[in-house]
Amino acid sequence: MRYMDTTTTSITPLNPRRSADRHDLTARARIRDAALYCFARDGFRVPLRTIAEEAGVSVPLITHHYGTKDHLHHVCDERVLERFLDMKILAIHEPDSIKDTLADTSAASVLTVYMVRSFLDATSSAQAFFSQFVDHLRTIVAAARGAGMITESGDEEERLHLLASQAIGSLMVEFAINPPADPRDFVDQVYTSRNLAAQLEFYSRPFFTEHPAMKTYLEHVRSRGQD
Amino acid sequence: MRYMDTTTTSITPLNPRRSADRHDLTARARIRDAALYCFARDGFRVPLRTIAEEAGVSVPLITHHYGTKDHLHHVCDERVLERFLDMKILAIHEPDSIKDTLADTSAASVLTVYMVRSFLDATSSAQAFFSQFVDHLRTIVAAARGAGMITESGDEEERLHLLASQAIGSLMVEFAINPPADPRDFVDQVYTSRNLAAQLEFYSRPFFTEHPAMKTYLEHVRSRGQD
DNA sequence: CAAATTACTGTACGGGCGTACAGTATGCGG
DNA sequence: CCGCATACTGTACGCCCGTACAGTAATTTG
Repeated sequence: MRYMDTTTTSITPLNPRRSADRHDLTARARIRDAALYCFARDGFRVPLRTIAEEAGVSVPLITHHYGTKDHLHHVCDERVLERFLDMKILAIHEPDSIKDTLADTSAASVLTVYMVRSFLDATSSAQAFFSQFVDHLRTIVAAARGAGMITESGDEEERLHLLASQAIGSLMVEFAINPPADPRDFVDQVYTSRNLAAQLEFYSRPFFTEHPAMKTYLEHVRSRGQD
Repeated sequence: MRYMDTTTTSITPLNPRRSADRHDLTARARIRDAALYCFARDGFRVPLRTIAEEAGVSVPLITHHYGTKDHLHHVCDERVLERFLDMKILAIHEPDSIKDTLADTSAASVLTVYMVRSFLDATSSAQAFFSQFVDHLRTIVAAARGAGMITESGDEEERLHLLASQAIGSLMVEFAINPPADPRDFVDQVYTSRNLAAQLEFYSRPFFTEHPAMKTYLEHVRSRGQD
């Protein structure tokens, strides 16, 4: 690694267009932000040329600062992971906090879309993100359970795994079915009041009844699952 | 379109290796099967050269029969959609039928992985597949509801949408986190007895309690969702 | 058997894109 | 002012991969 590595972790808006003057950032930071934005908007196959254009620099300058495209990708991954720890967008099972704690959802949207894309491409950061998500969920659920707001499970860890898969997965499906033109709009697009209502109902009311036919069916499946 | 289009819809195994003698199929059919398998195994960016090798033919023969790679992709999409209608792997909420109606899960696995990849790439077939899935789910749920096995919902259509997103989405997450080396193993990998148990519990028992704190929380969210 | 259609292969072209290389401007410490 | 690191740009090379073209064998048709 011969390229420059002056780690300036400045806190800057995620969307280049939002900063009043794009030139009040170092080119290095501008490149990172542009890359993050382009990765979210176009996917990781976006050409370096596009990123360069978005950042207002030449392509070789990118490689000068970040060496290879892979490394730039990696840098963006770390930034997104770190940002996700800050803002609590991931509290999907506290749907209120989503639209509440964030006055502006656009930054959260870009992060969300970026992570969805990481899952879509099955990059290594997807695994890091998933375990982070599960960890986050675990503490939330533990707290809520302590307050008696959440039922018990026969396999708490597996339930967490399932919840996380469903939450992230439904985002991925929505993204695939209805890809947002601008990544900044994604959160607003997916968490409609109708969807939130359905989620609430789904989590607070069982889907299966306790009808006798259902009971025998369930027991049948349960016995088959034992092997 | 100048290429050959003799639509021979022969029913053949999805995995080339499984057929006793690969040469008892026409080259055209072998190419299609190889493409479907390679798309599932490596994704849609797999080079035509790899498909050609898998099918035991030259690259130009592929273009001779199917014209462009896009068209070959499209042909595979249609085949998978059609196959999915036959086998009932999609009855995820009848988990028993998954391992039961299919003596051999490998064919279903390839189809499943293929469709997951369609979602990952956000191709047009993903939308077709999703609506097909929802349709399928709708009839199942309607029947089960008629038998009194399933609860009612305030917004049945949205609940179906949510169920479908969660079911397919969790598959996508599992695929991203733990990509199978061989697409034929995916179904067995994801539907472990532990996972099935968690799903059953999840659908038959509410996640949220009726604790007073929870109630006020829910009402609070519900009122916010009205706008 | 002749002729034409179909089945197939080898080679090569061209576009897209990451990256290496050479070179120029700019700022900074002696 | 000089030397040198740093910030940057233009150009070009090379790889991958889809596809077009030309040509050959096999198979069918009259």
